[in-house]
Amino acid sequence: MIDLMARPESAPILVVDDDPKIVALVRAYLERERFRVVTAGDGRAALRAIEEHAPRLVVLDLMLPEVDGLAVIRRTRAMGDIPILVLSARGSTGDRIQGLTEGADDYLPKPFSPAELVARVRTILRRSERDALDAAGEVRFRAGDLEVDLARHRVRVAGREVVLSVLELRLLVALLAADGRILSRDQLLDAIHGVGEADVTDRAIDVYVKRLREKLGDDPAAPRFVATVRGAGYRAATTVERLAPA
Amino acid sequence: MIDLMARPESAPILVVDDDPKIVALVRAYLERERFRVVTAGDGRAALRAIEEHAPRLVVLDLMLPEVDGLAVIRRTRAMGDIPILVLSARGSTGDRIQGLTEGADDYLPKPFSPAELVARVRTILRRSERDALDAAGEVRFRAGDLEVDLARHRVRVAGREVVLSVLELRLLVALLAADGRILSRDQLLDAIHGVGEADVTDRAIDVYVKRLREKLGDDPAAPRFVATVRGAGYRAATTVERLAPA
DNA sequence: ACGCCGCGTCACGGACCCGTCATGGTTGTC
DNA sequence: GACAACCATGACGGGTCCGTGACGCGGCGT
Repeated sequence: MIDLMARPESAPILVVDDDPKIVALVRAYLERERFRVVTAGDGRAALRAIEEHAPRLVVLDLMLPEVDGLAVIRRTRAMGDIPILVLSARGSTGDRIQGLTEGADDYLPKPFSPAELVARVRTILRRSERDALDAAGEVRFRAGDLEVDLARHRVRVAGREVVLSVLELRLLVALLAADGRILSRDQLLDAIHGVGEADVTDRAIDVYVKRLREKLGDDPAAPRFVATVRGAGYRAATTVERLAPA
Repeated sequence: MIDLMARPESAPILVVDDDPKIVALVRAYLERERFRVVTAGDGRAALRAIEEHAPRLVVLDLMLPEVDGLAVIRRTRAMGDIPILVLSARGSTGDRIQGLTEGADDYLPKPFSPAELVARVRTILRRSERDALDAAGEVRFRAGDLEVDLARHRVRVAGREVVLSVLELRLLVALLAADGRILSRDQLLDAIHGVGEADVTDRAIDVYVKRLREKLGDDPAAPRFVATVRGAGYRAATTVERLAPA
């Protein structure tokens, strides 16, 4: 699904644990599922990583040196809508309660299975991204003479109304929300169909882009809206302006 | 009974929880979205705050000292149409059932993510404000050469009087009130029959729409009033103007 | 009691959309 | 300049979704 909150599909998942084995393990599981992953070994590094990478999800061990896990939760929350999955050594319910009331999104006791971890991650991402869409239903964009109103499913180019299919609109919004950042075909597939929901060749994106450009009256050679980045993906060609709710 | 019109956009959201951390958390989330927020730490304070501030929404933890959460719900209900969002520690379904049957508008189990909370708040506010309008009955719209007066059950197209059935009129008003936003078939069913009252296939909406378009003289292929959004629902085709009560 | 009007279901036909493939052009590299 | 990789495009088949007509049911008024 589409995430409008300046937290594009390209954002990585941040894994925080002081045990390098755990970190490596989790990283392996997630990367096998084609998620990007960044890591931190203590709370201080975690906070730095959060600011630097703006992750789409934080997987966090509550037991941390330097800066306490709860502090990381609070700081993360303060930064925005980044969801948090708390890990914790054996089912110490104390941790669980504390973590959850402090604002974590979910809790996973160690030891956990790869499948479990990935399932939780998927669930959280889906939920948070659906909610982001819901909350941001009123979001509108302008990019050059292109105007997009997601809630109204309305797109205009130079004042002229253009009718897009649902997928075409999602593609467009994903690109605009990324604000010029490059999105890979896989990321766009996630954005369009939902995380991990796509049973589709990534070449399908090419076709979506073609149809979208067609309807917008865009020329691949001199793109006004959707620019191709050879070997990488696509991005918005013009600067994007986020408009206030109607 | 609180006068609906005396509860403008500027009215605050009241957050009630005995845990100061939760209160602070929720306040932070909501204020980041530019909502005004007032808070109360127990039921007694909550009741006072409701009378004093006439909030547009109450976010309420059911577990409260002094005065029980359910009591707060009842008193709030007695005061007027203030919507209530119930929070509750872990998915204790008991609370949920109790809260909802007692008259809460929605329920959010802890832990919740910021996006989730904000999404619910937005949804509830949208819904309640639409309902308030509806209840007042003093609703008139203009959309192109279409005029609708709900209170008088009167619809005119280009000056010519059109007779709609009750359901057709509700459908039309729902679409106009949404002001171009897409409404799913389920949402339209709720709007037409009342929330959860519909024991009906959502395809019935198609038929209502067909009959409505027929009477309005609308063409699905080039809609002037009711536009189809494939895979999503329906929406008002033209910009809608809300007229002052006659 | 009868007929009428409004409501809801169903099934059918068509339009639209989506995803794949093959082809040809473009870009970048060696 | 040749080659490989990558991308744009057109065509096509399958599938989904929507519009429509027909029918049945039930309430209401005559």
